[in-house]
Amino acid sequence: MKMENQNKEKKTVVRFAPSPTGFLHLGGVRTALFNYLFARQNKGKFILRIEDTDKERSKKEYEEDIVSGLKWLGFDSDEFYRQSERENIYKKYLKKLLDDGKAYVSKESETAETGRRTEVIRFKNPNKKISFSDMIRGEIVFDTTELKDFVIAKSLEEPLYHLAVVVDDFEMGITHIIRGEDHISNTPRQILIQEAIGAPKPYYAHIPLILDKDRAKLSKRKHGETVSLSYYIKRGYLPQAFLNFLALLGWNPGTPQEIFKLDELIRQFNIKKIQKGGAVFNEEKLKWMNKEHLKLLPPEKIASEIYTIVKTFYDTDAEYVRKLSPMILDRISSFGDISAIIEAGELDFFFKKPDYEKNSLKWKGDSDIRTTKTHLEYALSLIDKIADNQFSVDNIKNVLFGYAEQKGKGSVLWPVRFALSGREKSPDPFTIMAALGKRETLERVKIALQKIK
RNA sequence: GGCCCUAUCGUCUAUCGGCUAGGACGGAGCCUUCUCAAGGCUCAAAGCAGGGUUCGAUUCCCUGUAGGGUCACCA
Repeated sequence: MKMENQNKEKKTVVRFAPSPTGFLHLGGVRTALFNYLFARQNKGKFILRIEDTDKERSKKEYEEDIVSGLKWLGFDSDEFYRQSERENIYKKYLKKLLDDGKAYVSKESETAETGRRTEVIRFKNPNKKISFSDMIRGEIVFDTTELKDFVIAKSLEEPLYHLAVVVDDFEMGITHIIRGEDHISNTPRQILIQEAIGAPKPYYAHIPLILDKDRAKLSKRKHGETVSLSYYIKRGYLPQAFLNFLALLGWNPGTPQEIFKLDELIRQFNIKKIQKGGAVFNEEKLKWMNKEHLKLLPPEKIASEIYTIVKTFYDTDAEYVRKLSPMILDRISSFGDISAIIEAGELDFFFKKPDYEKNSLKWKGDSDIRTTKTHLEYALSLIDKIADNQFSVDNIKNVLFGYAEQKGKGSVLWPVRFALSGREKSPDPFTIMAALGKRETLERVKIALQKIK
C-alpha cells in the first residue's frame, strides 16, 4: 500500500544498464524486457545506460550490438547515457565523499602485478546491517562488515562500477532497479554508498537467472554464441515470439494464455508474479512459440518473407512462391528453417523436374508396374480435361478422387504424386499440381509414362 | 569455504490450507491420410527428506539435503 502511494507521486523510471564487454545475451534481453514492460505499463521512463567504466574491456562493437539488438526487439529507450561520458559527475561525488570523510585515499601495498595502483579510493565501511525489501523475494538482510572498505574508484577520474551505478541511479531518478539475481550480493554495497551520498533507496527487483540444461547460469564460455541474441536473430526467430518466450521464462499471467503480443504483455505483466527460481532455457518451446506467432502473421507478409529466402536458392518469381507459401509454412517453425528444408531438397521439385527410378512409381500394394501405367494414363486424361483457369486444388481433387477411390487411393495417388515430386515424402498431389500448373503437371506425368514405356 | 538466493512432471509453470495436484513444450499412442507436414483426440510424467503448526499441508515454520549466485583496482 505504502509503495503504491509513493508511486503516485513519483513517475516510474527504470533503466537497462548493460556493460559493453560482450554481445547482448539472453539474460540481458530478459532484464531489458522486464524493465521495458514495467516502464511502459506504468507510463514511466525506460533509460538505456551503457556501463563502460572499464575502458580495457568495453568495446564499441559490443555497444552497437546491444543497441541494434534492442532495436530489433522494439525497445525504444527514452534516454541514453554512456558512463564514460559522465566522469565529471562521478568525480564530484567522489570528492564530496572524500571531503565528508566517507571515503579515503588508500595506499596499497605494492604488488608486482601490472595495472595495480599504489593508490585507490576506498569507501569507509560503517560496518552495519543492511536490509532491503526485494519486490520478488521479500526482505533480504546482509551484514556488510565482511565487505571491508571496498574500492569505489581507481582515482578521481576512474570510478568503479558500484560508485558509478549509485550516482547514476540517483542522478537519473531511477525508482525501480530491475536486474539479474547475480546482483543481489552487490546491493548492500550500493545501499551503503546511497546512504553516504544521501540518495533515496529505490525499489529492487532481482529477477531469477536463465539457466542451461545443467541448471547453471548461461555463460559465453560454455555455450558460445548460443547465448547471444544475434544467434537467434540469425536463426530467423520473430522478435515478438522471442519476447513472448522470454517473458514466460520466469513470469506467467496466472491464466492459461501463453501467446502474447507486446501490448498484451505490457498490460498483463505483473512484476510481483515473477518466479523466484531460475529457469532453464528450452529452445524446443521457443520453436513452438515462434510457429504460433508465425501463424498470426498476415499471409502476404509470410509470402514475401518466404520469397526473399527462396529466391536466393531458385530462379523464381514472387507470385509462384506465394502459392507455395502456405505449404512451406506448415513445414517450418521459423523463417530460418526455410533454408534447411531447401538444402534437404524438400522443395526441389517445385522448381525443376524430378529425377527418379521408374520402379519408385509403383505403389507398394501393386505387384505389376503395368497397373501403375494404367492409372497414370487415366489420370493424365482426367487432368487434361480440366480447363487451365480451373486448375485449383479443389477442382483437381474432385476430378481425380473418384477414380482414385475406385481403384485404390494408394495405387493411383502414389504414382501420380511420385511422378510430380520424385520423392517418397511430399505434399499431396493435388497441392503440387495446383502449384505447378496444368502444363507442367501434364509434362511430368508424361515423363513418368515414358519411363515405364 | 563465508554470505545470499532457490526447491511441483524431463522443461516452463498453476495452486490465495481442502488435490482425483491443472495447463503448455517435448515424448508416446490413436484419428485424419497414397507419403510427409499440418491438424484433432488420448495417455505417461511432479510436490527433495525429516520434523513441527493445523481437523487438514504441495502450500506456513524449523532442520537437513540438493542446486544456483556471489565473494576484483569487472560489471
